[in-house]
Amino acid sequence: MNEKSLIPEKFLKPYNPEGTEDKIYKLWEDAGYFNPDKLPERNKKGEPYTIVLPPPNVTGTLHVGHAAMLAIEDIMIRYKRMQGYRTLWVPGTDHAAIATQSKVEKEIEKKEGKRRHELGREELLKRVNAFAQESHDTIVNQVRKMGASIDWSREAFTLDEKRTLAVRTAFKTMYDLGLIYRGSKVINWDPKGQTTISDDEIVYEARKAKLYTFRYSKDIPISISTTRPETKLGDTAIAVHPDDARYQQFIGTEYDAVFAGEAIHVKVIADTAVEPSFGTGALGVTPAHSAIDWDMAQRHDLPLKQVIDEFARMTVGNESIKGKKVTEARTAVVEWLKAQGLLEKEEDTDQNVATAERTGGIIEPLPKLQWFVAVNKSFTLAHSTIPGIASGSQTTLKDIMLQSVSSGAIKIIPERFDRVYANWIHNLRDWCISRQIWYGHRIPVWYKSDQIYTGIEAPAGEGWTQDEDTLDTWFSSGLWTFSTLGWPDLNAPDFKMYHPTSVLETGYDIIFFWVARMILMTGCLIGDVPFKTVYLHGLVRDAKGRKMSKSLDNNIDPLDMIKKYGADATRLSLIIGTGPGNDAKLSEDKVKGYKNFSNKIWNITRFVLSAAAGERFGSTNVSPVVYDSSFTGYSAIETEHIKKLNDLIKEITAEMDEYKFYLVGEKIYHYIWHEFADKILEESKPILSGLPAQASDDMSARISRVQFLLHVVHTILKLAHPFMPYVTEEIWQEIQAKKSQLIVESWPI
RNA sequence: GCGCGGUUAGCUCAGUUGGUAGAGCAUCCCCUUGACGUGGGGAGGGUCACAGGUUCAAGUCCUGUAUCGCGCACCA
Repeated sequence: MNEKSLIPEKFLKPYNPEGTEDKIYKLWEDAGYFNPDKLPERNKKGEPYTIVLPPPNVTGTLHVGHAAMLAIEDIMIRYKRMQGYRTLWVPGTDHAAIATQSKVEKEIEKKEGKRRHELGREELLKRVNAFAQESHDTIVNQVRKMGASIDWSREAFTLDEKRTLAVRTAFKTMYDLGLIYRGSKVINWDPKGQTTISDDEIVYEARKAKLYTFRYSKDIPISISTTRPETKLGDTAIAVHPDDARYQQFIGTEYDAVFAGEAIHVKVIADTAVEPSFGTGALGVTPAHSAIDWDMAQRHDLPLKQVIDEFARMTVGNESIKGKKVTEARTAVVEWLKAQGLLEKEEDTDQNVATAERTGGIIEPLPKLQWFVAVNKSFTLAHSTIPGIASGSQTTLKDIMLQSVSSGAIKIIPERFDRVYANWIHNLRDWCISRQIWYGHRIPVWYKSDQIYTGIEAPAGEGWTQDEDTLDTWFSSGLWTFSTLGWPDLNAPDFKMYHPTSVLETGYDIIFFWVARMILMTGCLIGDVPFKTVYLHGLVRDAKGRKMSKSLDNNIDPLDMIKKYGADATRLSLIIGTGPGNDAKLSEDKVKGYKNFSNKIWNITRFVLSAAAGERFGSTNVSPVVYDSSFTGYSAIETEHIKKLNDLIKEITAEMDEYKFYLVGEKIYHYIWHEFADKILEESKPILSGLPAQASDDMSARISRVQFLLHVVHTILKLAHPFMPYVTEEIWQEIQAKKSQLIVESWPI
């Protein structure tokens, strides 16, 4: 290369992502191509193709899993955009109620030593909102850095004004259908977070525990076993299996005793839920502190007796028990049993302790008045396009959830998650949606003496007070595919054009939390499915296959990777070698490898441009060759190469349609490096320089070769663009003399 | 307890409807002063977890086993 080179100077140095990416992103944004309303005519006339971004929680920063999600969705969107679809990708963030509030609370407690009730609702919300705003800004910046071609003009937040209207409308509609109800039952109470949580927000931890076998008193002839003796102060029955010969004679008998300072009255009942082979085959029934026992109490009309409060402290018992934490009370009850000579056995056992996902608090089942979504209740679905559920027919939310997938209206990738999904629904119980926290959508219900009002706005008149509780964050994210598109206005242009969405791309770990809830909400409120395809990605783990975590200090920050190796390399490293539904391993070396690849494309371009500029034509003085897409004078071998490339295009187009991005990425890599660079460019050198092996003056052979190389470069830039948008666009801008943008070029066929 | 997934080269993983085992990285050897400090060529390395079965033919289909991981339920 010399100073008279005709090729752009930037190609004389290695590809520099840092100096390129922001500039290119701005180029796309200024052209407006992220917004479907500003796409070229070809796209505007095309079929809509919609993805809503799974809104990241405003709890801090994005991790490498988010980066993988963004890479996959951007590949889908860019591919479809190039194919001429009217593509819309909607960005947004999730307020993540408990997660966000508990994070801010922890910080305040650490820094100022204050608890939320000392601050009050208003002040706490002020702090949480400030934190959420900060997180939001960080997240938006990260999404942009990844190269996401997402429509910022349609950005949404699960707690903004429009989404609030959607949430209230949904609540009111479901309330009127009888699907949302207020009821008293045993729920999962998190004493640490001071709120209820749903069944899905529980994480079970395997621990060792003691199983105690004892009698309530010497006068009661039946022994029972439990790992939680302190709850036995609240027992109101002893349950045995109806066929258990050992206990037949006692069924129906009632006993009184004073147990650890508390007078109890128990009745012996027969219930098939009892497993005769466990322990003594007799079970102490504690309706107030066990969901299973509560169900049993309903069947046998047993009284409810609460002995533990919201702070997991005993409310009854002798002086060494009352007022104590449950763990201390447990020891005290065991001591008492020993002293009374009632303890018969003490064995080690494995136990799964229920803990709250967000706070780590040990769940205490408590009876409480809460709001629920009834999943088994029959109702009339006025309008339905879900196959198998007719408009105006009777159905249940469970049916809607099952039918949407089993009918094939929603396709889950990989398919095996169909069964996981169905299995979960079969076990589903009513969804507890009220939370005793402050950050979130306040329940749109108002009370005045014994009147209840549900609506979008507060009722007219004096003296109404709104329900203190907020909604489960998944209630609002369940509406995400349509609350972002203008619903509840059924005539909103976006709603009409883009719903149902095309693909939901998300992690398999939130299939229950989110995917199932979206299907429930959409079926119930719109009578349709929220999306046609669900693409589930796996977890991104470290090079050794471990989960990334703070304690292991093995987190890979996507922003670091982008800074060091570029967004394109980061994206490829998260795509290649990772199939849907499978966990992926990531190491810095992998990212580095793909940075080399970005540079390889850069250098290929440099080589081809120097050839086109005539710089490789030996001493012959020729004018530069300009790419002519209608050129036909290819040699036999060039025609053969083009045929092979066209075969590759067919192959990878089919694989793109099957969501096999990991395969396509690898094939593009392989073709560019090991076919085009290693074979074709090497083979071109003697032709271009007119070495003795070639007819030394065959200018037409040289020109045809340059045309051929330019053709391949144009094609591979298009193919690689969805995967590596920055470097491909940067090169495109040079070789096309800034006449067009690759982002809206046609996908080759 | 019910269910799902993995087990293929040193490592990470592909392997489409059954038809002679593949890629990247790593290792070793050689080459390379004009596209590429990130280059090229080549080599070694696999009883496809194990045992049966179906088939002309099995990494691929069937049955079972082992092992690792995951989900759900139970958890008195």
